[in-house]
Amino acid sequence: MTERRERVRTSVLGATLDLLDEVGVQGLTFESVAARSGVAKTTIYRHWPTKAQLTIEALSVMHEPSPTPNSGDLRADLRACFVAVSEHALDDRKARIFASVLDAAQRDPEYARLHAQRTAESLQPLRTVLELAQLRGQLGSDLDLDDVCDLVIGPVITRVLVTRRPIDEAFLDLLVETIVAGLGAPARTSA
Amino acid sequence: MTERRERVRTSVLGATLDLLDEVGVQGLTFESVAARSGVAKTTIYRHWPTKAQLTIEALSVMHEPSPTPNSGDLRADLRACFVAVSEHALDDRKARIFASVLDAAQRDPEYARLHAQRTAESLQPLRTVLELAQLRGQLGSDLDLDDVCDLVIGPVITRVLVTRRPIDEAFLDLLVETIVAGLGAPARTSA
DNA sequence: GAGAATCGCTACGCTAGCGTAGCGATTCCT
DNA sequence: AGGAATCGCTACGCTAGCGTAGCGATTCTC
Repeated sequence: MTERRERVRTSVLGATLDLLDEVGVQGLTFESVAARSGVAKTTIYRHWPTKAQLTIEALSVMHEPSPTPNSGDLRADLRACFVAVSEHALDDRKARIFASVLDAAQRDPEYARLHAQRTAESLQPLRTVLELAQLRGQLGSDLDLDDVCDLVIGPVITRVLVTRRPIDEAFLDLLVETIVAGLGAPARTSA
Repeated sequence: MTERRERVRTSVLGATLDLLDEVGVQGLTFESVAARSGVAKTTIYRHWPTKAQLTIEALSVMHEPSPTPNSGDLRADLRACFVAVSEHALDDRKARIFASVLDAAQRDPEYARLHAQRTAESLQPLRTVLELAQLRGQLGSDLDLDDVCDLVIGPVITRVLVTRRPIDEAFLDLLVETIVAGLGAPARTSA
């Protein structure tokens, strides 16, 4: 069952994630991954010829899709999405890694693609929740869901990444109620 | 008038900003700054003994405070803040640099302080706009303005940094109207 | 204009990390 | 069991970047 291969893969990708957390994408080196994982540097090169390949595979291992809430209650579903993003997609460790990938994505197209893909995947549940709400008529059918998506997830991402303050109940309440009240009532006048 | 000193300072900090844009905080080296600026490496060391000092001073040069809009019209003032953030505080170049500082801030306390300070300064106009709106009664007096601040600027920051899609009129409309409608009407029920 | 400060330049020695070659040892597959 | 694949290890040569010393040349200051 090629246990050896699996052991190598697990050790190396695990060490890579640790180091991505500690030193970021730019600070990651083959030497440090070898030292941390206990796997010989040459072996690592054999499996992952470039740092980008190693990083990308490690990140794909880290990624675990979260379920899509569908209670029918928009408030509850939104709240579930926010909690999922802040607790699973962007916990402390992942937030640090995310920041580093975000930095790399600004300059390297390869990381930009990776980042775009992972972001889209993480936001898929929210996206679906919004689509269903739109079908139910709880959201204006004229709304651009991409825009809405940025609008509702922006505060959470910013909170985790930029402000680095805890996402507590008060903030979630404020966010959910503002979104629902602001988007639900089609009181758009001065547009 | 110590013209020489000024020339050194300008060249070095300018080159530093260029390189921060191109290669980020971690990729910045004294050697590259020396080569780009035309100033001898030894001279750079004499002025800025550590990379952090050099980076911080360069960033402080880049920072220019934006005016605080105060037309009395909350919609217009918010809109002005968003445009200011997206066009001045976070144009393409500054967004790349910001991403890099954000990454560095996740691990190095020195950069974390710098980042917190710069962020607070950039958001000061918005903060003031919100405070005035609260005094005028256009915003609930029970609202935590820090939370509100994250709520309203989050979408803009995310759009610039994460989604990297243009902030067009449609998005600004959506954002402003949602905020005003959601925060203005105190229809908070299920909290 | 003279002394003091600053700058440019070369030349160091040192380390981290790169990416590869070679080869014995281990493990896999059947 | 035995050939094939994989892994660990050492040892390379090479480059980029570090941070400093020394000293002539330029520039500032008074």
